[in-house]
Amino acid sequence: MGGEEVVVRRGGRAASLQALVAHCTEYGFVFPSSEIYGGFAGVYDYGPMGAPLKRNVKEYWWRAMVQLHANIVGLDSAILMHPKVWEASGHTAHFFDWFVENRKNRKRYRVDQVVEAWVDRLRAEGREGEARRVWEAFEEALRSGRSEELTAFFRAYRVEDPEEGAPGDWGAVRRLNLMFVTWAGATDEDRQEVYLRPETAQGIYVNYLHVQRSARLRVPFGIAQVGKAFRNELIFRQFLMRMREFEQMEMQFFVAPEESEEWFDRWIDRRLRWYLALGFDRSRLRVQPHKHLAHYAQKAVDIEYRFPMGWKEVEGIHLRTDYDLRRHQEFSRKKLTYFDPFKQEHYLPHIVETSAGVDRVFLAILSEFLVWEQLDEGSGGGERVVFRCPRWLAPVQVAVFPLVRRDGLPEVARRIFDALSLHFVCAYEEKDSIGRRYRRHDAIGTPYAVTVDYQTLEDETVTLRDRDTLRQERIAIPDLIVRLKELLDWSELLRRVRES
RNA sequence: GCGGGAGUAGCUCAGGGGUUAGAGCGCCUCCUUGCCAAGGAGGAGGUCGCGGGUUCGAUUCCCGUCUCCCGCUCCA
Repeated sequence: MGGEEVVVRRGGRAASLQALVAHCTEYGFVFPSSEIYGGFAGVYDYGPMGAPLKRNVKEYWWRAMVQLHANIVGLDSAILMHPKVWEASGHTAHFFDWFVENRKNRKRYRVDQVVEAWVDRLRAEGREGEARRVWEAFEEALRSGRSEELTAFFRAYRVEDPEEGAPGDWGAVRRLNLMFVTWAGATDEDRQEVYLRPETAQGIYVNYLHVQRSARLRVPFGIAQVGKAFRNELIFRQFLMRMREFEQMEMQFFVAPEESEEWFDRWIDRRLRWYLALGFDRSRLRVQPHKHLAHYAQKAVDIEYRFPMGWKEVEGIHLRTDYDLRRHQEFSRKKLTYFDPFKQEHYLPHIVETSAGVDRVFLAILSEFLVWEQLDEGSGGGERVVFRCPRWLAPVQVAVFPLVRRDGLPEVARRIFDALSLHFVCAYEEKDSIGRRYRRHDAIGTPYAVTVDYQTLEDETVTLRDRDTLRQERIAIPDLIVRLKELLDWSELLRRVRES
């Protein structure tokens, strides 16, 4: 990538986005979807290394949320839901954009932006009355929900193109729906439009009383869910950052209204700690308040990570108030209030939402921990690619190698593989030189390598190599499992998440 | 969506209107090899993104299309 600055991180050169994408394909982390047919924008497949890494990211999240909190429980709700859900949530009304094209310069704009720009300009010129009339007419057209009305407005009012400063030659106003639509019902008569969920949250809201009653929970409590969501975005850029099909890790925390702000702040801290516990550098994480609040939110922040292409959101934390429950209560005409046994009153809990993108976290982990490191002479010199993946999340945890491929070493190594693979995700390799095998596993992030050498035949010990330090310790075969369990145990990671 | 760049082997890329399209790395087989991408021999792998056009002949030129990258834009 021309002119990109070289970022040094963790004793090595950080990957550019391009290098990162290449590494992902080469080592089987991520492939573009349907590539033999020319690819399918905004969709990616996770390969032999990516699939386990992604699973481990979700596993870590689940443990940090559900396992670590007595008052947070899990849920796995369906992707398809009753269409009314999306009316109640506001998605049917808000989750689309109106676009208009100026045929003169072939530029496409979002209608609200064009009109806003023009009204601002009228105001700046002191034409307040005109500005107000335009805005009112626009709002009326918008309320109609019909593209014909909006098209007529653009033409009748000779709306100015913000870039040309002159009325545009406006084409028909078109609606771009950001939700995926499909049909339920096998015959034409039974057909009913249904949506692929654009967020997983609604599955939690509509189930919240079932969950609360069956798990006998009291406010404050949380419901956690990991699952796919779908959005028909306009453009896809930056690899895994914006996808048509993506996965979310969402936790909805139900609290008493007067405690909502306090919990909102508390969850920002906790969620930030989740990243820091993995070893993310604090300087590449930040909490950004939202400039524009969504229709449901009273307060909102993003946790952003500094990717090779700049600061990008990995997780959103929102104070959604009782908006969603109130709407569902209204649309379903079912009572959704919670009875608080301490206060002896019924109310709609307020909700603090933490919503992280699995794919974005995955990309952040690769960005943060994949480096090209210069080795000193003692380690053979030259450069190595090393994915300093947090060891609990590594796609392969232990690699087992015979030093050479003869003299009975492979047999011993294979026996060790058999024993270890009952406990850990292991790889066994005997081809190529030992150095090459180490490097191959450095590149996919395998934290530990066990090597069987000639001394093993004499005293039943092997070497245990650490990916990051390159150091080897001599260890008796019977002690291997205990030692590795100690090293790979999740409790250390989870303790870091919990500690304040 | 606009502007710019690019699609050639698994990866990174070179090439170029005219026989069998190349390199490095990787991959496979054999030999060699006592700890950090060693060496030798042999081998597999490409309808040059896809469709159409121009031409005696197109991977090369033209048009369209898809995908990727950069900038803008967009982003519940």
